[in-house]
Amino acid sequence: MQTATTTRSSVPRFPYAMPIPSASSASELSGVRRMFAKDEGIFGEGDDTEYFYKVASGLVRTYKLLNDGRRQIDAFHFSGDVFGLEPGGEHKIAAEAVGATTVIAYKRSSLKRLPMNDNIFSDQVLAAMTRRLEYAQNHMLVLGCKNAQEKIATFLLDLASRLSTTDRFELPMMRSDIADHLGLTIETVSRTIAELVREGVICLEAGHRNIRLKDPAALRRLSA
Amino acid sequence: MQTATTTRSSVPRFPYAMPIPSASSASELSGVRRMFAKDEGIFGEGDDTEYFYKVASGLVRTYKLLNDGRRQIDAFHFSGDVFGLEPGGEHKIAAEAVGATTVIAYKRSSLKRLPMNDNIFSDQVLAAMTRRLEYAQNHMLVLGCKNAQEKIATFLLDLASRLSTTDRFELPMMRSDIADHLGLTIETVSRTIAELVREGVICLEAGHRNIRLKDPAALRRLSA
DNA sequence: CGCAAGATTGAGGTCGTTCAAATAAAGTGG
DNA sequence: CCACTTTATTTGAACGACCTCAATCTTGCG
Repeated sequence: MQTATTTRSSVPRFPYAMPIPSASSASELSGVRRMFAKDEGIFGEGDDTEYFYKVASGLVRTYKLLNDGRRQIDAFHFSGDVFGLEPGGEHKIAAEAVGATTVIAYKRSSLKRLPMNDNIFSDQVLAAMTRRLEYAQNHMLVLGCKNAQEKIATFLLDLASRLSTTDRFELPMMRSDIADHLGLTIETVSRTIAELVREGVICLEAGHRNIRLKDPAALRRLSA
Repeated sequence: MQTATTTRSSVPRFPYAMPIPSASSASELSGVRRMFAKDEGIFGEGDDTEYFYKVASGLVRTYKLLNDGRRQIDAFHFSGDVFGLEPGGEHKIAAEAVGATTVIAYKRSSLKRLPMNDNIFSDQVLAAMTRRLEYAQNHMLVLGCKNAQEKIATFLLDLASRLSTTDRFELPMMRSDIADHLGLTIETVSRTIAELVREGVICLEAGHRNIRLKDPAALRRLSA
């Protein structure tokens, strides 16, 4: 594993965005649009859970930090994903925009007021939580059992499916985000990607962010 | 990480316990008591999610396997814990009794029939799922960021709090379970515990399962 | 164009794994 | 209750995957 002095991560900079002026009582259910710049904090560990969010555009990372700055990104949230819905009064996890991002903020209290049978919305929320748990369980398998190559292969396949491209896409986050998500260092991420390129499984084209899955079947095999 | 040929884990043996004869329609909500022997499977990956469970006594582990047999135990479930409640039609995770264990099996369908405002029970279930997610998020931090000593220290503290003992308790699972939970090998678990003993932070007394936390504060410091 | 941030590459070190063997504990059957 | 077997745990020595540190290269942007 790694110490705080490693290249592994950089402690992000807050100040968060300003609180929402005040959602009009009529729009509690519809939510309020908010925009965030690259690396801007959406909420931090310990912030109160007044709002939860849905990604409208862009990408969000949620993460936890150790005292010495080591960071674990538990998930990336793409367009349509719900995040920040937690039971306690405080967020146990922090959220930041990976790039320029728009989210819809919903008042958490609005959930309770929903007639429970009118569950178009609450179902969506429950499903989102459920997906989170499933993802988390799967990711524990990745973190606990897989080696660097398997981790990267798994990650690339997951990205491809989430971006619904069969073979060509742009990595929406930098190496350090990938590293902190997979429990690796940026150097290992870089080297492992290079290795996959050398093995002819993927291509890097035009910058270091554009990936082409040359042989998805092989990648699937490598993902264990 | 490790390969399938390692000491890391043993693929558990199924056959599961027999299906419940048929819950009387009157007792759908109250659940049916079932007993399992050590290492007996409660449900497997792919089994249908007709029932979910609450631990009445004993200990349950839920886990995922890779094709080659590597195992990740995502959680241990103690008395009172709810497990096996998943949204899809199939379990994405398997469950086994760690030692002799009694559980209460509830029909999943019974949840839907509950008047949603009568949420004494459904709240409990939601709270259980929530706790699972929080635990998972925390555990990803452990798996992705912490070194062996920090992992073991974290684990021992968690166990102590779950068993609600301040300082003395019996490990209810074997080394390989701990290893597969923390993403380590049994040798590393053993060595790291030995190291903590040498440092005077904990004691092993009478067998290899009885732990005494000699210096909980130090342990907390070591857990990062 | 020139700078700053991100990504790659190289050399060396370390922590945890691997393989192997010894020890301890827990059953088992007489 | 004791020899005997089996299973769990510990311990040692050597290896290897990934990390660390440092330098170089690439890319995007003012």
